[in-house]
Amino acid sequence: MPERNMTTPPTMEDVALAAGVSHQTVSRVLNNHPHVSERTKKSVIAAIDKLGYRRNASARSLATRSSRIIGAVIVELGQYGPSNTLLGLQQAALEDDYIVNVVGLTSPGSTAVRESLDHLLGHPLDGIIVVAPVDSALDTLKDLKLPVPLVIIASGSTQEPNTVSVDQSLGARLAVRHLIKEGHETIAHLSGPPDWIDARQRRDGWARELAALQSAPGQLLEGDWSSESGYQRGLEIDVSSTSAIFVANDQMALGLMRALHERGLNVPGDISVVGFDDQPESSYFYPPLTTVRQDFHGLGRLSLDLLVSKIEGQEFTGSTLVAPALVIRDSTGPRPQK
Amino acid sequence: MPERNMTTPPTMEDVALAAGVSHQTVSRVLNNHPHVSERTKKSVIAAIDKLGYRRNASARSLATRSSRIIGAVIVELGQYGPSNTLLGLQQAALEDDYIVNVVGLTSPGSTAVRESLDHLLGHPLDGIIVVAPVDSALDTLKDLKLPVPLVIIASGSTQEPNTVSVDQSLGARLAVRHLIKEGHETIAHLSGPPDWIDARQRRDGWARELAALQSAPGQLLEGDWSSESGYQRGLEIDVSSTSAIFVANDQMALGLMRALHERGLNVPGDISVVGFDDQPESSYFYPPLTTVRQDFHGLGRLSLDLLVSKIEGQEFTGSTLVAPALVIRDSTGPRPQK
DNA sequence: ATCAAGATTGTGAGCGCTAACAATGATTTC
DNA sequence: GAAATCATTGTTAGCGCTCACAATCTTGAT
Repeated sequence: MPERNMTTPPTMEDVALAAGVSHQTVSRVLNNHPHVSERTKKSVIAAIDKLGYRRNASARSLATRSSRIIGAVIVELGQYGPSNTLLGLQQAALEDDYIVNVVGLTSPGSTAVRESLDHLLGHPLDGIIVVAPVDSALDTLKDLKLPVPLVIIASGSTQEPNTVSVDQSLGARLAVRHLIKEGHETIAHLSGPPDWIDARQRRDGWARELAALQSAPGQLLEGDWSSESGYQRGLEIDVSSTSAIFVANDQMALGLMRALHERGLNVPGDISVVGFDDQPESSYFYPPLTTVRQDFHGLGRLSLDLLVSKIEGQEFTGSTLVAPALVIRDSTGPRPQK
Repeated sequence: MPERNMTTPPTMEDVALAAGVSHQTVSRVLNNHPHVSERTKKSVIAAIDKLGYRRNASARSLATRSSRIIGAVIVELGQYGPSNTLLGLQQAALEDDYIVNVVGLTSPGSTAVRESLDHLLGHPLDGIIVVAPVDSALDTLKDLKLPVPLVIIASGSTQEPNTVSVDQSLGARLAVRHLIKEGHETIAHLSGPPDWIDARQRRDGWARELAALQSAPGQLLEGDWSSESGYQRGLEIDVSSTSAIFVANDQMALGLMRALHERGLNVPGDISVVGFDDQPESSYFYPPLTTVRQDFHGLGRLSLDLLVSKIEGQEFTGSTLVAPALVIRDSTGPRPQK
């Protein structure tokens, strides 16, 4: 006959009883405290195994005032970049023995961010990471008083405190520089929505690099990140004066290239295309896409490292700006001679 | 001068003091209990606002034995399908006032699953959802005694209890049926790794539908889900006897089509291709890909609904099998006349 | 043998909340 | 006007853990 009521999981007291020690000794074993004799440690562990005991995390968290849970608000969680940022963040968290509570947002607006923070804060958390890709979200966060440390993943090159980001502007400049080197003179840009910080950063990088290289700015088109919008712009774009296009992400580049094909244009024979992101599929586009690789995984890790250092009250040394890299494939080539 | 030590957040007692009531009355207000007068309710709320009070989730969870947190183990979190499953799951969770604790796995093996469950169980959880795409993971879960309800997302058409899935076999049959209808006679299949349950289900669906339609089975090739492997198989495949290929996912189909292009073959002029998944990019592939759409989002929601009904001890009525749908685009066409 | 120092264990309180019960006051009913 | 009823509030006891402290038991040096 069972010694205890089995409707509820065993407690530390049950283990103590089974091992013939006090609950505190069980706690010491579990927390690897010094000054516990081998003999009692063994018997405690045996009792734990026998009862299938696990510490009650809520009780622990109440007593220690720490849950080892961090919250993450991820915009566009279903997309390649965000999901891989989350993955990197989560893996780094596991290494530090934290676990990640995630809220995905489909709209990046201010209210949505505020609401998800509210949801998150209804649960035990040691810190929060928020992806703030648009201005309104970023502004919301700036004047928000949170009871736990916060790290922002903002896609800018600004060195704000508590913020990590990929250097979008640098990525754009790398892309433009490459095209110039290939002899292109008029380089168009298909940008993302201008309220997205990274869209602006890429556009500005494009414009600035052109200016720096004494090259006249090309056409500026605007999409909404989707392949569909890339396709539409691809149907519209005036190719008479343009020999290269820098596109703000790979998905739009895909749509754009399909439109160009349909117009009977050859990439890169007639027109060169550079993307941004480097999704795994991009190297199998037709043609394989020259693009700017963002290390989303690394960005996620970085955000977590920064957050953990804040939680644990340490100084964070290290850059909070991740450098992207140009990946040259077959969608770019020398400027065609007309 | 402050009335209380500000190093620690205000407690229910602090609010009670400020509102001139007992802590229990504060609790009543917070939990919407009946029999609280409007007057005191107002003053309590005022005190809450003034102090910026939030309930301590750990204490609450300890007292109620419920955290309203559910754990999710997601394999290949960085991919389109899994990340959208997570998104659906998470959104449904929010509606039921749960929050999702996620662990992403890059390898789907048995040990990895066991380890992540262990991590998860070190935290307060009301239930767990696990993606078990390979046999070893599924087997591990079957004989595992967990302290909380479990729902498995397994990619089979098996009607196991506590399991939700997309009907992979049906999807494959839809694809094959379409190709047959277009007049194709020898239909090859590029499958995923055979230890993945959905890879096998798709392969079996392909074989069975061919058999059902009295058609001879075509070549069977094997990839690893990656575009690269699709590309390689595309370079190798014998096209003399094959006019259509059913590919087990869109990424491989992308690689395959690029290889076919490089071999000077036209899709669908010379050869038809059907994919599986329907990623957003697929309709902008060159050519737009005919494929089988899986409702990952819906799958995630379903898994959560099932889990919540188990947590709350209700009967779950409703199917646990999600039907996929064929999306016809331009990569398939009538069998070419030789 | 004796005592201090260290190792090992136990005791009590408290983390902040909810649940059960008790107590009070207001209102109704005969 | 007394008893019964109901609405409203307070009191007490946990939930299962960790922390600070106290108690005991070893040692080895004197």
